[in-house]
Amino acid sequence: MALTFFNTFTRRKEEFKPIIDGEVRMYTCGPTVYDFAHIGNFRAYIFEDLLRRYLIYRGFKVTQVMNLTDIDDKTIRGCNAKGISLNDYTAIYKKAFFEDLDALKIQSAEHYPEATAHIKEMVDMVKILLEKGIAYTMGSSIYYRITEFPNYGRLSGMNLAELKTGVRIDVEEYEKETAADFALWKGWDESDGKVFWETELGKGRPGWHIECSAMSMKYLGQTFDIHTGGVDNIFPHHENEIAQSEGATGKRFVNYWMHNAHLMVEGRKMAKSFNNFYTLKDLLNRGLHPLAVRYVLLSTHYRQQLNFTFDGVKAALASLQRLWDFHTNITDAPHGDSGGRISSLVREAREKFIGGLDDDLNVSPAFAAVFDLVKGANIVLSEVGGLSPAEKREILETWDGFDSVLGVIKPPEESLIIDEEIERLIQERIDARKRKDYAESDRIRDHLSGKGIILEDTKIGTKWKRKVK
RNA sequence: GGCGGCUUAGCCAAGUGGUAAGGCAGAGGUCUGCAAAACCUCUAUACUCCGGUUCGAAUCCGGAAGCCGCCUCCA
Repeated sequence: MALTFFNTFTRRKEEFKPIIDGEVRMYTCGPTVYDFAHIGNFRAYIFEDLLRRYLIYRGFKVTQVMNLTDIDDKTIRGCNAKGISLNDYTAIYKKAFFEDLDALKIQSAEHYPEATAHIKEMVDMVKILLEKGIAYTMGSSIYYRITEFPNYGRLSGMNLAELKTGVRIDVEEYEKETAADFALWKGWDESDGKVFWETELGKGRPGWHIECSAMSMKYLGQTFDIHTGGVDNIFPHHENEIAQSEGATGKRFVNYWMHNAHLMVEGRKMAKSFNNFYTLKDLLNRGLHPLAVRYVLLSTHYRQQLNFTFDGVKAALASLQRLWDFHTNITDAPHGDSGGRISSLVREAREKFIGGLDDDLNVSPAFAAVFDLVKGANIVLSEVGGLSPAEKREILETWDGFDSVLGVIKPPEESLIIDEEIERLIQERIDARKRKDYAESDRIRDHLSGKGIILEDTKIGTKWKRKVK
């Protein structure tokens, strides 16, 4: 089967064909840095990470752009409320954002453009839209005239005439030609405080949508392969991006639009008023393992609404422990030979893994393939008693490949480090067991357990692992 | 009001016409000094409900209920 993605634009699964053979250029919606990102945001970033990693696994050269929205109503409000500069204000959240990406093992994109560093590109684009008569000036602001873009509403399936008007009436509404016209450039007013740019368009700041059009085209070209984001962005944000970009260039903007569903927390939509609103740090402060959080966010198909629960994270950690144990058990397996059984297991697992993910990133069959390999190889191991070096390599290389996509199935490195004191105690216990002094050996085992070290007496000797919370 | 999505075991979650993947939890067993890990066995006559199409439906069609989302700056 060929690699297939569900394209929001056509509302169906389509075979993925990049513009340039073997290369993918994609724009993935990033954070607005006005606050710490919450787990709903991270669901989107994890989905984008899975997409990126799988494309690489499939041999594509990926150029990914993730924007940092550091100029909008909320960042302006935030910095003015604190009485600090916009840059000082957003710097806090940019830094936190990258720390969180690290914790969740989200791979870095090639570019993280900041809106404030691309004012010129946005101004240039607005000028083109003005020249073409697609944009118009009203007061000190500039708006996009959507009646000039016949395809407006195509992505979201919105019919302009049917839009419920007056749902959220903006104060500036009255000065637009049509209620659905949106701002490309916002003239300065007092509420903006010190935040403004003096440009050919006047004193003010860009509208929200224009940054994504300007920055994506700067780094990826006028037409690129994939654009992603949360479902809430379909309308109006992505709809407006299409209108701006295609209005300016006259060319198709994006070939494949992909959107992730939202998540709920403990069965309810996540909202501050429900007291179920969590940043990643909130979760880590509760002692949750970051990789268990990653597993939970990763293991439900991206277009399926996900119900995030603390029980789910707990279950996820148990699953991960099994996968991590498998990795070390294979690494440490004694010598033996299955006579070809491993090769067929590995081949079947790979086929199932790829078959699942090729189908619009369906991770469930992919994880099933991983667990099938665990089960199958464990059976071989218990029946044959060992693996040949070639078999070990086969499994571990396949595992590395799977992990390059999933990013959770290898034991975290910090869990493989041990200090001398612990090492000494483990040796003392081994000696005690040799003397059949089980009272002493159990005492040491309990003591180590209290320190978070779990011991296992196996055929090839005593093994230890770090207890994960 | 308009548009869209979801409902599968205690929990999570695949499966979109041929008789229910996978994970977690639970019960019993093998192994072990005891454990742990691993393995074995068991755990949905059944997929929200009611109709219909079909030789055959969790899967298609119609209806109902519940939950969720978008409808101008929220992933």
